[in-house]
Amino acid sequence: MTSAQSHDDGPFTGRDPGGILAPRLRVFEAVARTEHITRAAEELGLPQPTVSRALARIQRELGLALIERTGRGVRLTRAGRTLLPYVRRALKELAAGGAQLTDPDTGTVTLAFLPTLGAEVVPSLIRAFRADHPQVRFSLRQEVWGSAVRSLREGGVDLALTSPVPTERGLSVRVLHTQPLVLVVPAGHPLARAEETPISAVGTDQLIALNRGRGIRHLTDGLFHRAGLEPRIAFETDEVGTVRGLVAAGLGVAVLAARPHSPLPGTVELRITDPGAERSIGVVWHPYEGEPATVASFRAFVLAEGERLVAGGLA
Amino acid sequence: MTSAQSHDDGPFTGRDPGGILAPRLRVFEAVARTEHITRAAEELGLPQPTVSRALARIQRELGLALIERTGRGVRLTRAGRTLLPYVRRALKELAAGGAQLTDPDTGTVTLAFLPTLGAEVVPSLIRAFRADHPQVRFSLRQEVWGSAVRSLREGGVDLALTSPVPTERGLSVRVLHTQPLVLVVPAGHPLARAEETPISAVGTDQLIALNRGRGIRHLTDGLFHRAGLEPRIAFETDEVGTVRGLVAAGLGVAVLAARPHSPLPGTVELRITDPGAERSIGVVWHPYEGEPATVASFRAFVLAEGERLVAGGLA
DNA sequence: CTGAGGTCATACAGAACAGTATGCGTCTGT
DNA sequence: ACAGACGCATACTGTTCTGTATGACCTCAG
Repeated sequence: MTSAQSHDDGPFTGRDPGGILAPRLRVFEAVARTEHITRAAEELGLPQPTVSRALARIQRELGLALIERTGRGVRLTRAGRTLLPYVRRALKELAAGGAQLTDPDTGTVTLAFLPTLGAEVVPSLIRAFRADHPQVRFSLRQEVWGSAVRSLREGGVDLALTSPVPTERGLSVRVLHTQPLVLVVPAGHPLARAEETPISAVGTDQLIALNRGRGIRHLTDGLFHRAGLEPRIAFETDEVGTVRGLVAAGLGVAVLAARPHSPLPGTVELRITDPGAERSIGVVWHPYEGEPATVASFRAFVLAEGERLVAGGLA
Repeated sequence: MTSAQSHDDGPFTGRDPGGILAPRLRVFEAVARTEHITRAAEELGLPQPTVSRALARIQRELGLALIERTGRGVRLTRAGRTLLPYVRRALKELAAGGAQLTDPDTGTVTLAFLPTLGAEVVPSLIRAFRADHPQVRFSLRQEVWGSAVRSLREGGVDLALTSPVPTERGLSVRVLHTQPLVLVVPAGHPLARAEETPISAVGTDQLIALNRGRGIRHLTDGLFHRAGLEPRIAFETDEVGTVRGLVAAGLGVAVLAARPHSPLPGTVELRITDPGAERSIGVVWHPYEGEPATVASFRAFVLAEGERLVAGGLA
């Protein structure tokens, strides 16, 4: 690995991170390795006096002699020899950290996604992406709507597949798929023969809802609010399966996205006719200057392929 | 651990090595940890604008945004959050390296010593020293005279217990013990009844010698040379025990240091009367500015206690 | 032993950086 | 809603550092 690099400053991100984050370490390492100030300077792309002085400064500040002159060359002192492996390991860490950020093939992508998407959509996305980028690692976090948005804002995740797509300013979004919201009623319910219904038809039925923080709950609350209704919530739970079970048991009705393939036996799903009674699933990210290459690469892939995969996975 | 430190420059060695070797890393770490530029600056003992600009510079050079403004504070971006653990590990390495050099209790001392001293003297020295400094680690190298001196010059070892003490300029020495050289002859040898002898008495006897590079061989060669004689070397070996065995077997005579306690059965030892027929065992080191505290501490101990221990161990 | 070549350190001019003061945007309490 | 406080960024001046040229010292060959 020749690390000779000229010191141009373009806005490209591929430069040596150790040299930027810790220039003194790199100087010391080069001198220690070559035991030759002039050669080290050439390798670093710096004039020889700069290296000479930089080293003198380090030693003065540390109060330790790391190299010493020997004839017409230099040699590491014992102290320098002792320090060298630590410096090497430190530079190695920085190089690894830099690779995470700049190398589109070795980074890690942290992805938050809806519980619903964990079974099929996310595995398909990742499998397809890794076919081209096998070194990229993923940190996957199944998170509900509220916490996914918070994680995005706080920098906890790179990308979120969530629903509904948040409207906060500062977050970029792209809708990949839209599902109609349905009213889930037990088989014997008065509305069970209809195909669609306004939310107002719920009347005095008890509502079985997901806990706050879930996207569907957020949408449900908005739906009732816009209709001027106050939902009468009998149960709150975290599991969509539980909700359907409670509805089947005749304990109330629920607002959900249509169940893939068909409704749970013992339940009927009616499309809700109110405007905006839909659930948009989208990808959300927090845009900023100079984002890791890996993240940009994966996001581009999601934007290109996600629509198809999400629609297929939720069919 | 409060790391607030003023930026005085004294010649003392106890300063934070991470901050000296990699100031940018420390700035980034402090800002990342506090997510607050002003507080990070206070902690680092720097003015706030300095930290602000240093960070801006790092980001510009990396081409990556590591922090971003959020309201009236700052927050790490994903890239910053990704980089942080690497930077932390790098700083940890540097701190460990610095501790090796500046903390008299955690360093490592590399000690070269004569094979003769490995059985008793070196273990006693180290046991006694570690009673007061239990954290200090030792790297022990059994080396003969020639290579010990070379290691010292090249920075391979901190300290050498060797013999004879070298006279090279650039190396500091202190004699700890002096043993007379003896001529070892087989029991039936014409000289076996004498107590002492000049080296010239060897006459035409074959000599059994240690290999070149051994201190005793160096002394033996010198002894013959000063007497104007050419040694007639029949065997060369690396083991003092082998030399004595060959002498006992009547295959020649040898110049050695007196055997502890008593001569090997079947051999007789006669003190050599030539001037300078002695072997000085001493401690040797390569002095330089700003040596690791641990090394200085151990050497001081050796200088204080070594004379007694070496004399005792070779009695 | 002397001269030529090689290597690191120092001198001086110019660029980059640090320190002080201040501006601009944001949050909080009344 | 508005005043005050808070917090990061920028402007200006003095110091430090970088880069070019040169000096001092060592090594090696003849």
